[in-house]
Amino acid sequence: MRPDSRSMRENILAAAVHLFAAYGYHAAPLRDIAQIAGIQAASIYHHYPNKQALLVEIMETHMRRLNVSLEYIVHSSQDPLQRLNEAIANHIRLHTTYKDEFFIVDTEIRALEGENRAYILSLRDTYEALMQDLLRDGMERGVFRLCDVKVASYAMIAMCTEVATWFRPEGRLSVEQVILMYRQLIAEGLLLSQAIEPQQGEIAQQI
Amino acid sequence: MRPDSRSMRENILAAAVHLFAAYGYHAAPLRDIAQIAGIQAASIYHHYPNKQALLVEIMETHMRRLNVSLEYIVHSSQDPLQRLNEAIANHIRLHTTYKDEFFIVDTEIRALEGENRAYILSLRDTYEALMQDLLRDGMERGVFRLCDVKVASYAMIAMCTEVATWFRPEGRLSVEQVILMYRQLIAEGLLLSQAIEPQQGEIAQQI
DNA sequence: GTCTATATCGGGATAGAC
DNA sequence: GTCTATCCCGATATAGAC
Repeated sequence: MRPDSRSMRENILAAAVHLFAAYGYHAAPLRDIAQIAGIQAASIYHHYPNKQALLVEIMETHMRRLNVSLEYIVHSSQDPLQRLNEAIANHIRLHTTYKDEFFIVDTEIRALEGENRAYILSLRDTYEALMQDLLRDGMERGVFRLCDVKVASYAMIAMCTEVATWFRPEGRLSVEQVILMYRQLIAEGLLLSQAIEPQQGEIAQQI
Repeated sequence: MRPDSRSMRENILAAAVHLFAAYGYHAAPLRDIAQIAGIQAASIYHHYPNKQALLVEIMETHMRRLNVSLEYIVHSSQDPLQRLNEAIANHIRLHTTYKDEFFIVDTEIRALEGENRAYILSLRDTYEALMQDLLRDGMERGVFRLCDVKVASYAMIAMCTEVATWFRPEGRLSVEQVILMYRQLIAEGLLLSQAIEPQQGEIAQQI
């Protein structure tokens, strides 16, 4: 999408995304955002009431995007492992596609003023709850190991989110390769199964 | 440690840690830091050359702490799994003990000016390299599954680091409980292995 | 819808007394 | 080593013309 094929409102938001991600919300001057969008700082106020509104719109849009996609995945499959794999892929795809946007979501919660913070946090809570339902269901159906659902969801979300901080589209690995690696790490862990194999003796004894 | 049992220099740094973590580096006024430390803003300049120096000292101190402790662990054990477990425990213990400090390290890299950024990033690179050596060694010795060392280290570090954002000392789980959970997640993953599925009794023991 | 001009404020940093 | 007073700048936001 070329700059002039978007509305000025979208241009401004895109510039804000770029600068908030690069310098942080407080360190990104409205003048610089305006410059990238090709207008004067004062003109921003025709499209947005204030700087904070830019931040809220970025966060809201992308947290909703995340929630909608995860809801779809949960509804479109019944198999716990398939759901998990789709959830991982979806999380990583969105976080690499909207790298800057999710980096802002991840690092600028503190910059949200008043009610905005509670609102965005509620969207994040919704996402975590969906993921926790997915994990709990898989445990109850004997597909996942029994473990603390909250902790497992935090760990999984954290590692997948962080991909956005190091992933480069021109880099050594494609998004799909990264997804496969994370699926395996999350499902099977680091340990070579042989290393757990000594336990098979115990199994044989039990059986 | 009571405030008046520390030097003013330490008081100022502690106040900076508190406010940088709560509001972010740019949003934390030097005047507020001074107020918590019990002096006037101008007096800070007797102890530190500028605001940036506070940030650099916080980050440097704690990245060095992390590196020194991981180096010790790597040297004090030869067993890959034991090394991994110690590294996980060390990372989580430091990140929960110095919660605010590591939260700052994790979110304010962008606020570092000039050479400071490269310097702190080099300390972080050292830590990642140590962790990657640990993982690579474990793979070569057939204890860990063969997988991308960099990706595995990023994933592991990210999930352990993020504990600092949700952990509460008065919360439901103790640090040592969290460490056990993360060790298991990292080593074995979420999936209940079919091979060890019959071990219902043993799984119940682990919880 | 965008501009120029400007109000207003808060922040980091400095000067110099004590 | 800490204070008061102040400089100076950059930032958000507003007013009003075009």
